[in-house]
Amino acid sequence: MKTRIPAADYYRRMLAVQPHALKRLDAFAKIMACNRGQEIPNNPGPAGHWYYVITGAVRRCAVRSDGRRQIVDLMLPRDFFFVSDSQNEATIEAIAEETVLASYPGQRVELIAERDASFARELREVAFQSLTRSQAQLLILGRFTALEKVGSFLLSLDGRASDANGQVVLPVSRYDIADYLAVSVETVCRALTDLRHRGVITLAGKRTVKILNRSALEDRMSESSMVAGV
Amino acid sequence: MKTRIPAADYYRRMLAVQPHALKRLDAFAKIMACNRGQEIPNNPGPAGHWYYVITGAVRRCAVRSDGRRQIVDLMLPRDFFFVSDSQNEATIEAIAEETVLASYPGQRVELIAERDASFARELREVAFQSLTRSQAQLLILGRFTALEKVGSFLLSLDGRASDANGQVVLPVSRYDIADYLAVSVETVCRALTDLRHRGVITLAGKRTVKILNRSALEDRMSESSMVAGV
DNA sequence: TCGCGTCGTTGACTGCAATCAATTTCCGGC
DNA sequence: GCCGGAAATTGATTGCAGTCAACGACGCGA
Repeated sequence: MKTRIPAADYYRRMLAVQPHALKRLDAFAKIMACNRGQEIPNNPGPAGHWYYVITGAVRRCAVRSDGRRQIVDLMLPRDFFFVSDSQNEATIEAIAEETVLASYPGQRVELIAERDASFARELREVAFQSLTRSQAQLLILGRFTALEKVGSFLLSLDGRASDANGQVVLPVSRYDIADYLAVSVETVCRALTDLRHRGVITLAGKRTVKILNRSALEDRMSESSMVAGV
Repeated sequence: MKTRIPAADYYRRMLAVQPHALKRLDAFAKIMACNRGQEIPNNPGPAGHWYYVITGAVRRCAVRSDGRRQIVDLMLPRDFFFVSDSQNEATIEAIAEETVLASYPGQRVELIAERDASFARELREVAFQSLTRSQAQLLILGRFTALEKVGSFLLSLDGRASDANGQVVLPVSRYDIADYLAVSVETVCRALTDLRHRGVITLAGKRTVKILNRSALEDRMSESSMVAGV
């Protein structure tokens, strides 16, 4: 819990929010540094809060009374997300050390949107992208086998968060992967081991995956046939 | 295929789009009558198309190469939805006879949003509601048992589409329910039979469900314990 | 340095739901 | 009415992934 996090100004320089018109937000950013497991409160004003992930990772998590969790959204650097109290009992938590967010009061955002139509349009696009991602995840949860789930997760990370060498650094624990894909931790492990034995990936440390045979991975996602031989 | 559908003007009178500012859309509504199974093309202009369901039901459906389907969104009367070509290979189809939609060209909608901030805000709210529903569905697909899935489906229909007597008229076939909940048709049947035997529901015809013991149903959704006795 | 706790991995067994198969019910057309 | 096909239901069996259990790896603090 003693990870030292650099000053807010350091991160403010990293803002450079992606879509053009949304850059107007930069001026109002309030930088938040969160430790692992820290909850982002949804205590906000009536208009909710917008957030932008600078570093780390954040989960939106639904918990059942028996303790079973489902991560319904996983936010990585350069993602926007919106939190309102109307959002049913989902909790929002930082899940990586050194998670840094920019936050924007919802009322302020509404005010800008009211005056700037292209800003409003980009907000709308953010919402639709979230919706599309969420619906893609519905297909994965509903109709993918455990192996396919893990494979598609690696591919999506490769698109969102791969380093220079084509290695994917898993931003989250096995437990979080399991809760995101709606399988057990053990199943995530077994799937990774399986892919490793087939020569599709290698593990460089627990948290770093190198994809050796991308097309094999992609094929498994579009087909659902699981040919034994690699 | 010969269901006779009344003239467009008949349905135009039923429009009365719910949110206040969105009523501006009524003037541009183009009424579409669809037969069962008919695909709503996503051929649209660059800005996509908005739709509003007047009667019937519509599904947004992702299909895998092996034929396994997942309904990622189910639209019922008084629902808005948006279709763009960027939306990955999802197909959109009417699934009830006499499905009637109002459609609005995306460019026209954008134009109104550009000039009318409260209209734009309501569009945004529609998008967030869709997102929230989709994320709730992620929890259901990921962490609910088959029985719980069917139970929560009945409850949500009861909220969205129940008639005067508290009876729920299923707007879709068992196959669609199965594809929506990511279970097999047989499992849907067994779950309904099970609930019937427990005295939680009765079936008045294949498509009409009466909920006898709502609290039993709700308890099963929040807990995940499945006590044998009713 | 040694514990201690969390994370990660592997194995053995179990259970829920998928699949395969057979029948019945419903509904529209002739 | 009768017939044909789709929808719905029930039963028997199989298989994938969950659960339970044990152990190894790693990091952190005393």
